[in-house]
Amino acid sequence: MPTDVFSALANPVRRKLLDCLRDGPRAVNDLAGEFELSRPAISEHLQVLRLARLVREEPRGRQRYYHLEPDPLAEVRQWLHPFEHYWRARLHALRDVLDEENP
Amino acid sequence: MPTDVFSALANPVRRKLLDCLRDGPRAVNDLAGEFELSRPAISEHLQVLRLARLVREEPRGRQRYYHLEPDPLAEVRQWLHPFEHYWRARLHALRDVLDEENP
DNA sequence: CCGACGCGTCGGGAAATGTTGACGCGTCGG
DNA sequence: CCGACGCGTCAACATTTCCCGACGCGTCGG
Repeated sequence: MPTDVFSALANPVRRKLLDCLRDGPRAVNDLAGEFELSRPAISEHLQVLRLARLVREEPRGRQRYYHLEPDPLAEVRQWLHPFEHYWRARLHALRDVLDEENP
Repeated sequence: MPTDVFSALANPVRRKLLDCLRDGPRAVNDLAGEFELSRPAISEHLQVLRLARLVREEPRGRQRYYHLEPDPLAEVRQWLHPFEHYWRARLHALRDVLDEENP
């Protein structure tokens, strides 16, 4: 069972789950309606997201509402940051070329 | 064999490989020296990165130098972007609390 | 109090992933 | 020309991931 953020994001179902939760907390059956998957499958994907601390669960009667908890995404952002310098340099190079061609 | 960027980044070895390539192109044996893994293992990790278009290979005599190709990381950045709004809101809330406590 | 509902978890099976040793191919040095 | 080197790829195996049906537990409605 993966517990780190990068592995949690490796699965498209889990990414879509996080997308769904951007608009506010939702219950499991509700979320499962968005996929062609069984409810246990969704439950286990949510458990992976919970272990990665990307979601939090709030029991409400017999339902459990899952909330987005985006803080751990900062780790991805931090890892990504040193690479931004590179494609920024590329964009500058591209701009210079364009400036040359269309002064 | 995973071919998308998110799956490519799910493995810590592959992330470290990309980190190593930030300082310039390097050959396979050179890269393998950074890990406690056999050279074939590194070769196949590099193949995953190649399929995700995160690296490019340049044959140089009997060695192959791998270059960083950070463009596909933009997809991760784009996916991440809508979530930044959330932790920005959190930071603002935190700032407001701090302002209240230390006016 | 009892059946229906919402959900987590477990057992198991299929598929993907990670790793290694062995092999083959092209390249360099003597 | 020939052995050593650097590398990719393959077969094989262990491990992990993914998915489902079945079960059990707590909660709600009548």
